[in-house]
This record gives sequence, structure tokens and C-alpha cells, in this order.
Amino acid sequence: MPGRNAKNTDAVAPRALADFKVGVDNVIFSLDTDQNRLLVLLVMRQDEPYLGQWSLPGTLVRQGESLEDAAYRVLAEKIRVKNLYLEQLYTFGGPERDPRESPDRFGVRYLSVSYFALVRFVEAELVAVGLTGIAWYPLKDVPKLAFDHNQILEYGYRRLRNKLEYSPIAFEVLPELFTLSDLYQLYTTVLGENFSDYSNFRARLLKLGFLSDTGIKASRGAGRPASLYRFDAEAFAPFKDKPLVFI
Amino acid sequence: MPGRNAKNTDAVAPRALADFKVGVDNVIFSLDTDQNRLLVLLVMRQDEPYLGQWSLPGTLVRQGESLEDAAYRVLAEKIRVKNLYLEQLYTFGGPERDPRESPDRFGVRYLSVSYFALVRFVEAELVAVGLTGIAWYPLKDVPKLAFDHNQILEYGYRRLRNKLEYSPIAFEVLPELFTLSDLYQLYTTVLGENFSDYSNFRARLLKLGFLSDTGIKASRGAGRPASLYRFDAEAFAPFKDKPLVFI
DNA sequence: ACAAAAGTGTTTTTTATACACCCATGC
DNA sequence: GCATGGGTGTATAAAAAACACTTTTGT
Repeated sequence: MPGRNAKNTDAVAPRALADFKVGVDNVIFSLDTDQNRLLVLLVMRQDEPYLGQWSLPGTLVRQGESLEDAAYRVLAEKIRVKNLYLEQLYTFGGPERDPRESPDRFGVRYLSVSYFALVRFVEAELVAVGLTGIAWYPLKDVPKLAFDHNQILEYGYRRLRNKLEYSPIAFEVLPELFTLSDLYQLYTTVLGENFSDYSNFRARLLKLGFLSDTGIKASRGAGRPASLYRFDAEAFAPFKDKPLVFI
Repeated sequence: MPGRNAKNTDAVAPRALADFKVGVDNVIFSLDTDQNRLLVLLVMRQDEPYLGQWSLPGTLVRQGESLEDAAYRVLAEKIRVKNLYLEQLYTFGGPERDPRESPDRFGVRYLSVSYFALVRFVEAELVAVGLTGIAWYPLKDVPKLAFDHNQILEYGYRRLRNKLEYSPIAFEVLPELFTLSDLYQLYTTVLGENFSDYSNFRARLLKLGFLSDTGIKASRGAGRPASLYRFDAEAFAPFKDKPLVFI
């Protein structure tokens, strides 16, 4: 069967192929567990179009650079952080989303591959030069953004909540050793206070058996010192692809 | 605050931007509920590279055409179908995934936006001209495919199973009126016999209240005639974004 | 000693699971 | 009248949800 040719190329000449530049836009969430806030990193646009308007940090993909490389590059240009989670979100590519493309002039098209990242606020240090035109915005206060970035942000937020429910992304963001309250606070800041009470959350997770108690105690001011736990990726393996592990 | 300019464009000249052609590759699943099989549509490649090898049906995006338009175009070129579900999967874009790109020659890059579609086998009519070099493959028998298409297929299959668990995509594929066994069979074909027994599946779904009994009976050979149900999208609204609705 | 944070246990309610069984039709 | 698929009910096990209570620290 292989090696045969069938006549199936279109009879009529098809319209020419589109030429693309590919952009990467990052939805970078930061978790401020102290103040129970979920923040997103916005930058002020320095160029047309949408000059002077807030937008998601992005860049255009360069020669020899993978999409993910580009996503990490944007991130590294804005913040310095040790632990982070990053994954691809969605690709927006309608021919009319960028005003640089005139609708009938068939010039270069712009396509945006969006990524979402999660970091903790306490360890995310802004490195942008001026520190003007870059800011963490509480999710509720996000203004009207450039391009279709509000839509991308909305999509990223939904993905974040879903991921948290079945996937161990929290442990990529937390330090190696963490307390169960650290974990619980992380969950409440994203999902809201009412997703579960602390005691039930705790019991459920411990029963699953992929959190190992190191025995080390951590004293943080007043109150009883908490045990430090470690995430055991091997013990988690059976729960991969299982829904609702964490809820 | 808007309208200000900061000096932040890189001091060193960055490497030039990459130029892309954008391809769309479709993972088209078809549900053969009669024989409890899940099939995927493969086409034999007619051009280099990978000439004569099986691959997912795909195309390059044309001028003025959106990504989704391109996905529908590929689909329409291969099959004719009334009810279908289609959504974007993932974008693969490393600089080395397509042998047409030489690794050091910084020419045009090829990026693939994958879509997955779901149709029912009984109503999906193949329209490809020769009918050679195009075939429905049972998921288990899929051979080594061109490019990274095995990986894309694997990814699509995972997405299909997950979507089925919380999202009402089944009703986009089923006809307007359907029996509960139609629905149950659809689920077992994708998720396997052991995901739930019929009586429990039935009770759970009916309790949720978004399936309305039309009262109309459908006789299909022997056995008691089944009630025809209709999916009530409005009544489903509260379950949007809720996980595990269907399991 | 008492507030604050960590950790344990118990009770109630809801859901999942596994069946057994009745109903309506074609042949 | 019996095989075939459709549809209902029930008993048990498991899990989710609510909340009361104990433990260990800092001040």
C-alpha cells in the first residue's frame, strides 16, 4: 500500500499560503498566599499598536528558538524566580486579531501562542529595567488590555483552577519542603475559601500517601510548629490522569 | 500612566525573527458504537517528506483563512458529516520537528496547530476522491505515522477521554433525539466497559435534569422500545466547568 | 495563662457500586 | 413464550462535608 500515488491535489489552484510571524504571550500568575491574592503580571506596551496600554508580556519567536524557549525568555526578562510551572495554553490565530494586519491586504499574519505560568509572589523578583510599565495586578482589578489579552487571561485563569484540582502543579511552585498550611493556603487563594475546610483537605491528601512527612518542624511565629512535608512524585504516579485528586 | 515610554528595547541587537508557515493537523475520531470501536482517520502522504507513509490529515493555512477555518476545510475534504465536535488541541512548534527545516539554515519554519474532532461512524461518509490512501484505523492498530503525529494522536485521545467526563460534547455528535443506550454506548466505546454500569449511569444522568424525555418511543428490532431524549443546554448551564459530571 | 496555629477525631449526609428484578416488544 | 433490550429499585460501601476538640508553641 505505501508508495502509491493518487490524484488528489485540488483541481482549482488554491489561494496562496499565509506567511506568519509567531508571538508568544504569557499569562504569569503569582500567588500571594500571605494576603490571599492572585496576581497577574502586566506590562505597558512601548510600541504601536496599543501603545501605552496594559498587556500580557509577550515577544515574537526568533530564528532557531522553540515556542517554549520564547516563553521562558519573556518570563526571564521580567522576573527572576526559582520554582515555577509553565505550560502552553492556546493558540489564537484569526486573521483579524492584530490591527497590523489589514483585512484585505494579504501581508504577514500574526499568530499568538499563549502560555501560562505560576509562581509564588514571595520569591518572584521583578527584574525589568525601569520598573515602570510593569506591575502585578490583582486578578479582580485587571483593566482593559491590548489585543485579545483579556480573553487569553480569562482562559488562563480557568485552566489554572482546573489544573489545580487534578494535577500536582502546586509542588512545582512550592519549595522542596513545605507545610500543609502552605499548600492549603495556595489552594484557597486560587479556588476560594469555600472549596474545602482545612481539616478535610488535610485528611484527604494525607490518606493518598504521596506527601511524606520529613519530621522536621517549622516554627513561624506564634502557634504550634508545623511538620515539613515533601512531595513524592513516584507515589503520585498512580493518580496521574485521575480527576479530582486534590478536591 | 499610559502614554509614557521607557527605554527597554534590548541593548544588543536580537536575533532576527523566524518566518513561519502554519499547518493544521486534525485528529478525527469516529465512534463506531455498533462494534464498540474508536477509529481515527488517517491519510497516506502524497508528497515528500514521508511520502507513502500514513499521517493525520492536515493542510497549510491559506491567506485570509483562520486556523479553525483551515481545520474545517481539511475535515470537509475528507468526510461529509452532519453533527460533529471540533476543538483545538495543541501547538507543536519546535524548530526541528519538520525535516523541511534544515537545522542551521534559518529558513521558513513549520508550525503545527492540531485540532481534534469527534464524529459518529454511522453518519461519517468518506468523500475523498480515490478512496485509496485514506482510511479509518482502529485506535489500537495505528501504525507509525509521519512527523510527530503519533504523539499528537496520543494527546488527542487523552483529551477526548477527559472531555467526555465533564463536558457535554457527546450531544454535539449524537442526533437531536437519542436514546440513553445510544449515549451509554458512546461512553463505553471511549472509556471502556468498566467505567460505570448502565443502570447507574442512567440514574445519575437523569437526576441531573438536563436530559428531557420527549415521550417518543424508538423501536430498534427486538426488545422494549426506548424513550428518545433531548439534551437541554439551558438546564446544563449550572454544570459548566464542574468536573466529573458524566462519571 | 492565653492566643495562635497545627493536628486529630466524630457525626451526618451524600454518592458510588453492585446487583436483582420488572417491563414491553419482536419473532 | 421467550429472548432481547429498556427501565426501576434496593442494600451496602465509600467518600464528602461540617464541626468539635486536642496539642504545641510564642508572648
